Amino acid sequence: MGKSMGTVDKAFHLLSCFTVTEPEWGLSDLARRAGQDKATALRLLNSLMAGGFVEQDPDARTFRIGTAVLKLARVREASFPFLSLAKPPSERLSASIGETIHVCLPEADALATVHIVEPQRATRVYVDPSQPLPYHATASGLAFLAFASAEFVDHALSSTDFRAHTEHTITSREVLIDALAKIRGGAYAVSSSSFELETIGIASPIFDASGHAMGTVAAACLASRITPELETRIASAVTGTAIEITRALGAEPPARFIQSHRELGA
Amino acid sequence: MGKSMGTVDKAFHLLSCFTVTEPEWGLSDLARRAGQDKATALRLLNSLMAGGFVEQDPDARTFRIGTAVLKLARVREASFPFLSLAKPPSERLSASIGETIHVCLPEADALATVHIVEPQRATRVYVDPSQPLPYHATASGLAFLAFASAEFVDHALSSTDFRAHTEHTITSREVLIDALAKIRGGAYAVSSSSFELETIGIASPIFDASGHAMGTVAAACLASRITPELETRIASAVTGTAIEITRALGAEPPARFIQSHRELGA
DNA sequence: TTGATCGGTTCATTATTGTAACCAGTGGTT
DNA sequence: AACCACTGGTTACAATAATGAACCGATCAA
Repeated sequence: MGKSMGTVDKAFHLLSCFTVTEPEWGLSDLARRAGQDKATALRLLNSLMAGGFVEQDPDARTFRIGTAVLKLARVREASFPFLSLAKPPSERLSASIGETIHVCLPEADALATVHIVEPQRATRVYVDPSQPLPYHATASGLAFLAFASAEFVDHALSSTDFRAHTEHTITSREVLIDALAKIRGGAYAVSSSSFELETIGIASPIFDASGHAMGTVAAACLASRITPELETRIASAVTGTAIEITRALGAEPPARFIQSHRELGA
Repeated sequence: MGKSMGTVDKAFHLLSCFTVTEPEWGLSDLARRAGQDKATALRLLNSLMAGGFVEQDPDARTFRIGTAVLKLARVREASFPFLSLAKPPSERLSASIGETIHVCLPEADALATVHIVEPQRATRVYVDPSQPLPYHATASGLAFLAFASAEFVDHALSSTDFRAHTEHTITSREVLIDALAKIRGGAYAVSSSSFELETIGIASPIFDASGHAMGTVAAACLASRITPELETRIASAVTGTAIEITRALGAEPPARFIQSHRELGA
């Protein structure tokens, strides 16, 4: 990590090493991965264990995320319930534009879909709730990265594989960074058949109180239906819903974001 | 806090101040509550905010739990899914003894019911999933405290109100501490109409990898049905299920606990 | 005006931390 | 057996980062 960081930050850096794909670490492995000394890592882990944020397997001596996070997550959900706040606006959005809406939260190297609303309509896109959405290949991923913290983007970019899910997928870091800059100038991301053929995603970030993306709301549309005018109409509705959810969470989107949303409606 | 603690521990102490009943704190209030200097608390909060563990309301300048805990909780649930691991044993338990089973996790000053299984039986106890179970008045609460960490017990005892929910509720700290010691000598707690009249709770702790209680599993029985022999049979089944869930979570109950369970079966 | 809050900053003092070397144990090779 | 390359964990001391009383500017009440 080069620069000096506070010890608390280091502890969180350790925590961030535990992911869905690598939930358990031995001491040496973890210290190497986090770029920390074994002694340092162990001291931090002992504090984390005392707080219940990590546990140690009694036999294998491996470390894993502890139960304290469950408690805190319940406190957070009890006071600022993300899902129950995000659902009503998503349903209104789906009813208003007649397309499938999905809400996502970030995992280590992909987005996880946590809510889906399907419209009352014969033809509609099916979103698989169990499939992780890669950052480089989906509208949600692009919208999230465009408004995520610089550190998060660095980490996501360095751990993404740029796999081509279709012939339209962005497969190079440079192209992706350009795309993110463009998205940042507006308020939403579009992906035309870059993940599934015949589908167009239109996504916008939900912000936390620090002004960074903490999730996304997106419409998954049949490509055959989309015209430039319709895209703008949907984008306006999606960004409006993103603003609505962000405010319901007690946060406020950046002023530039609001401005871009207004220009869509005009 | 008197003695010196590591800075990471202080950061977690701050986090633990955020509860369901008090989810938002101003800087000065929080520093006072945590027994820390304002400057210290602010620096810790800044680190916590950088990690996403707390957020600050842009207007009110109050702090609250951030979204990072949701991410970690999802990692934990993806690798060691508590509910999906606890459900099957609970269902078997309910079927085997024919009583309502409920599984609880700790909140700040009460237990939260996170799963309920009702038996196929005309007469059974109804457990309200939204009602917090006070530590001093329920079998689950007693079982949890008896096997919780000393710090947790201290905190819980100092913040409990010892309210008498019925005429059988334990209402003094001394009696409670005695009861906990007795429970610790065995493997389960019984509460006879100490929370709801006509119901008897029989509860046992689920352990985390550090050997402390991280949750409970309990049977809520109609008092009129219970005999000493039946109580022992149910207690044996409940403690067995607690051991089963603990092991499914990748942890191991203390040897004394296992021994006490065996003696029940004999 | 005074005084008592609040959120946030400063800086000399002090305690924690990083570093590297060292244990003791384990499993595989020769 | 002897050796090697690991592992998890510990220790000493120099280097560094945390600490907290005092301080600032705002705000609010009397």
